[in-house]
Amino acid sequence: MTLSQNGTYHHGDLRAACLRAARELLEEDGSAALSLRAVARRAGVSATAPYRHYADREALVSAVAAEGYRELAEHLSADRPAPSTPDDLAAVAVVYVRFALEHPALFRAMFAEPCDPTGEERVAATEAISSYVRALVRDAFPGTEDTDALSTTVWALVHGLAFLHLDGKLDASAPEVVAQRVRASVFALFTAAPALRTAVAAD
Amino acid sequence: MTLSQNGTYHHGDLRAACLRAARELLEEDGSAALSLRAVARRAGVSATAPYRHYADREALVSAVAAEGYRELAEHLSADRPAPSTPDDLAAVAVVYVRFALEHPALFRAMFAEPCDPTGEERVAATEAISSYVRALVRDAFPGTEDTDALSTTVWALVHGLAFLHLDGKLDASAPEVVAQRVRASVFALFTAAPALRTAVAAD
DNA sequence: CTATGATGTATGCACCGTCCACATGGAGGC
DNA sequence: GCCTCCATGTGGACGGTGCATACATCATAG
Repeated sequence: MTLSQNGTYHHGDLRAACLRAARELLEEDGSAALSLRAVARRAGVSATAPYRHYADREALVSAVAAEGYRELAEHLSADRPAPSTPDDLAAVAVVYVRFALEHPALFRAMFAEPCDPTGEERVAATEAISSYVRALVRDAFPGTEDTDALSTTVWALVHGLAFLHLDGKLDASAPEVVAQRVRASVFALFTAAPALRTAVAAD
Repeated sequence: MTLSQNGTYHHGDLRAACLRAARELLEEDGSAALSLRAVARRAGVSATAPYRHYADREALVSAVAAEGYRELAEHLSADRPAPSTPDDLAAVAVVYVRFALEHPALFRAMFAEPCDPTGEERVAATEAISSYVRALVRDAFPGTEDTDALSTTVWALVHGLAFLHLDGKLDASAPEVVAQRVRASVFALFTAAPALRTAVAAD
């Protein structure tokens, strides 16, 4: 009967300790290192103790992902509290991609897992990001008729940039190069082939 | 000494058999089901036999991913052999996203794995897609000065749309709804907030 | 016809997720 | 103040996994 870290049989706040340990393992050695047993070891607790707080491994990963969503949302809004210009939009996009590159395993856990939509904690956190983007787009594009569609476009663009960098499809060795590319891509939303506008408008 | 599937000690073409089995497992039960042992079982061979052809699990997954890249490239170019208009671009985008939704686990294996850039098979396959997009953008946007930057933007947008649908961030229950949203997003590249163009141009 | 190297087998180890029976001890009713 | 209940943690077991190692088979080159 090994005693828990703090010398008592009961840990005190194992739920939070697991979350923290999981997060650390993820950041240190990637998602492969994120095992329930490793989490338990790091929390100084028996292998099966975490099951009192998380139904299974996926539940724990999901909790970590939800935390990641919250942090991402914070980063975004912290950088530009009241974004309303195209430059703000580009800056927020840069923050989004940088977050992905600075927390690759966490970002993958947030998006690249099979992840059923039943995790209400995750759904709420996602909604926060989604609505932030929508508000940003509304302010930056006052004349747009379909804000939702454009928000989707913007989110997808930035999200895609994040993943392509993360997967090495785009060079991500120098942060400033990445930032510049992200800004250029966002601005390309407005400068792309003026000739085409008429072709589309005629549709 | 169990005999291999075809009754002989040596399998004949275990390399290809492993690839096929891996692909099947991936499509049937997702990436969690893709274990080397399961692959070996399906190929009717001992658990360690695949190691003669693949250094480790990751090497096998990487081979499957490379196959996925080739198939995706085929799908794209098969749908529009000589794409050159905005409509072609939108159609290709729809094919890209549909491929992701019809082969979710494969698509994830292609992009969502840690994946070092050292797999030359993968690099080549990626390059094929990348250059296809570049050519498409060049033809569809004859007046563009920086084709590479715009290609990046287009790929990122479409790729992001694929992932957001895959992760349930965008409703993907009805294929036609998805297709419509993808088309709208691509077209949004040209119709977004004309007023902003001047603001950016002044930069 | 034989030796050799490519291919497949058998075995074992460490680790994993998860189920189960059981131990502990803090909090609330008597 | 004591005692009981139950949330929380322990320990052991089972079947699965990736992978290293030693050995078996057999097609083919000399």
